[in-house]
Amino acid sequence: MIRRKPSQKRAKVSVDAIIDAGFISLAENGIANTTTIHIADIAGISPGTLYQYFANKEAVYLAMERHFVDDILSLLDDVLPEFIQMDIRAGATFLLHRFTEMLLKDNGRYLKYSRQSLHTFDASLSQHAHEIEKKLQEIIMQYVMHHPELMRIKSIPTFNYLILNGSILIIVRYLSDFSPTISLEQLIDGLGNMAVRYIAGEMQDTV
Amino acid sequence: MIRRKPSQKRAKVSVDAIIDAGFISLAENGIANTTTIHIADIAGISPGTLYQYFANKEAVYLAMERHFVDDILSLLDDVLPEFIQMDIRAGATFLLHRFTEMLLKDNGRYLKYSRQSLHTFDASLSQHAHEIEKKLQEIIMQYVMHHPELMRIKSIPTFNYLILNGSILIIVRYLSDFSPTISLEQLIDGLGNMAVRYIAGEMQDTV
Amino acid sequence: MIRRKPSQKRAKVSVDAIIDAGFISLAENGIANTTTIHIADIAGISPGTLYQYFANKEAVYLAMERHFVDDILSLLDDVLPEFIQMDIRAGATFLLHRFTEMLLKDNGRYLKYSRQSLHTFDASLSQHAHEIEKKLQEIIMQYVMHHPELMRIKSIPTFNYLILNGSILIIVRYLSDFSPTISLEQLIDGLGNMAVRYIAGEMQDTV
Amino acid sequence: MIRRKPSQKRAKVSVDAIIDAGFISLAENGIANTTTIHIADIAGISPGTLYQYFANKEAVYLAMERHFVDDILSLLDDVLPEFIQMDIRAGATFLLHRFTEMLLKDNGRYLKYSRQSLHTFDASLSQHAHEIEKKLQEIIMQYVMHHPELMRIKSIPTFNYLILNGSILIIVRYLSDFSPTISLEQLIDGLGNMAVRYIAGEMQDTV
DNA sequence: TATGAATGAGCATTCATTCAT
DNA sequence: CATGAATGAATGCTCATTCAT
Repeated sequence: MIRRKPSQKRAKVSVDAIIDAGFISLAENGIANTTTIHIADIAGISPGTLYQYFANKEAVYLAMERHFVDDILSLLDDVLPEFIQMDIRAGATFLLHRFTEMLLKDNGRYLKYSRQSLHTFDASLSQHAHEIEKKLQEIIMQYVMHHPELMRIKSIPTFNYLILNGSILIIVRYLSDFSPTISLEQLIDGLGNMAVRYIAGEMQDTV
Repeated sequence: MIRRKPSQKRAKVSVDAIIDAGFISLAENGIANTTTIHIADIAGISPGTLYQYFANKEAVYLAMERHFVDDILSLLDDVLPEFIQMDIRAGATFLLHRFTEMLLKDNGRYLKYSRQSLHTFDASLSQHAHEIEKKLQEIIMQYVMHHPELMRIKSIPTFNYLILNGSILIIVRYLSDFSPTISLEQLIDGLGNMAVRYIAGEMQDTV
Repeated sequence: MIRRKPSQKRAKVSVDAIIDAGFISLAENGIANTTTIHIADIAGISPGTLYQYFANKEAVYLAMERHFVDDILSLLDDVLPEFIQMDIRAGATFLLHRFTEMLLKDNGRYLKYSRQSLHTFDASLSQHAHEIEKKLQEIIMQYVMHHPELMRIKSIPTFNYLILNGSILIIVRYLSDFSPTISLEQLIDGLGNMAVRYIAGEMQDTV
Repeated sequence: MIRRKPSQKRAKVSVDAIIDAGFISLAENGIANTTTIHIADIAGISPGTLYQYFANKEAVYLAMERHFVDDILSLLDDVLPEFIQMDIRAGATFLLHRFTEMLLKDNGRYLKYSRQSLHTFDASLSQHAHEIEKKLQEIIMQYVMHHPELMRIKSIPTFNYLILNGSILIIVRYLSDFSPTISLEQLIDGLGNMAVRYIAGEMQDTV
């Protein structure tokens, strides 16, 4: 995908600058008005140079996705040790806050990126999403190992699917909402509640 | 939006054929490759004819959104009387099944449409989304009036936001998933559970 | 050019309505926005009907030119008897006023038509202009025969070319001027003066 | 108007080539058949390139008008010193010849351009025309200052309007005439006569 | 390596013209 | 005869991509 291996510092700088420019353009102009010339402009290079680092526009989008995914994976690795020590409500709140922060940083670059649903343009883009899912499952597994009572939950995969996907989707939806009817704290509280209640419920049945 | 009032049968047919073709093209080619020529082709008309019924491409998208929204609103109206009589778990399961059916009909036309998140391209498109939200709130309100014990829920708005948005988003996400880790029944069951548990929890606190 | 001979009253009505509509559309929308559909609309017929009377758009323009030219020729025939009796200044003033009137009638239909320079679209259109020239020469000849002293003018053709074309062009130019620096009366006076002086000068030399 | 500043030699060449091509296409095909693709073809570039230098077709026309106006203004500046020294007839003849030459150069490019009356399509185009009018008035004023006896002319504005507009319009008309009834020399002579006679007349009255 | 001018296929849209009704 | 829906070639314009410098 990346045409030229960043063998030199300058090249590395350019590749990053282009990816950065991609996010900026997407946030400022939307996907429909994001052109390679625009990206190159923001990156401070010429369109010709862009094509020395990326085979085509698609490749830039893929690199952006890669960047986004890597950033999420790093976040999850970072929070893991702390998260594992927390109880469910505190952990959920903690995770959701960190995730929200990440979506809002750099003028909401990632939030806007998420809303553009880039994967609708190329199915291959969404393959990366599975990596995040895997990592989340890992984290849950580690969490469960630190909180063995959770092993009594009937269906951990279902829990994962519901709570994790649900939380992520709702947060993105919420932050994109022009006039949300509840506050962010209410939302995060609610999601925490939901996790706690769900787990409690699922375990009662298995006592 | 619609340029020529369908004064003749043929015209009405064309308008519908164009909207249909729009959904088909979106599903098959994605939004990036959906051109007016393509839509006209699928509709079996010439590009010129398309413009006799719609002022521009945007107007076709708006008509599609309108169609989609109207279909959802009809579904909700249809479902309301039956739904109101059910208990929470049954009601949730019932609604989710009906919603899933709608997303999958016509080769998943609406599912693919939902994933394209057309509203990210033009905010005006998402105005219609509010209509659905309103209708859902109405339904919840009617449900609560038939099940007065639910009035003890602490925060109905939060419940709405979490459960309704969450369920819709998760279902769309699930149906778009190439290799989901759980079955649809598990998912719907889980969502039902979640609603039940959440409500139970929120009410315990207020006893 | 005209496809169907107006064998019936209704047909005649339609042909005239179309020509009329052509002038109206040209005046209101300019040539760039004058479409056959527009003309048909104004004429109160369908585009299909327009093509029963005219082979194509071009033919409508030709008929309009014909109409315009005929109207000018009629005007000239009308004014001839009166004009011939007048002295030069009075005659010039008289003619220019009648010509101005004609350009301004029907909301300046002919003025706007003249400004559109239709002949730039098709050279054949300007052939008609020669008919007017011829008629003008005839009138001048008749005038000269009633005012034999004018035979002493050195070059009647040059006089014709200068005074007649000049007056026509200047009047059209003047009436199209958004902010003319002189009044119409000053202009017509000036043109009268010019004719008188020119003739006086040309005759002095030949005494 | 011009999108890309000609930062390189090649660019400057292209801008000029496009303007040139515009005149050529207008002369050869008329305004109705002058398309951006056609202009680009004549200029030896692709349509895409045309749009790197001009924002749209309109901008090309504006640049052409600018070019035309600048050329006329240069001509007038060039001619001024010599013109001022001449008597009226010689000056008129001199100016008319120079103007005729300009209209006929480059295969009558400007003549054909003038006939197309581009300004009828967009009033903004004719703003430039006022520049020429102003310059002409300046010249007349300078001329009058060198020939103080002309101050006795009753109405210099009327004179300007008649003689200047008239001469320009008649010359353009004449040169566009397929079968003129007099020769160019006769015409220019006549216009000279007319100016001389008119002035003489206007001054007699004010002695 | 970087540049940026040039490319040209492709898109949204228009409109003169036709023809089934 | 009249209709007006349908046509489709043509237009102005964009933008991902290339390549001479």
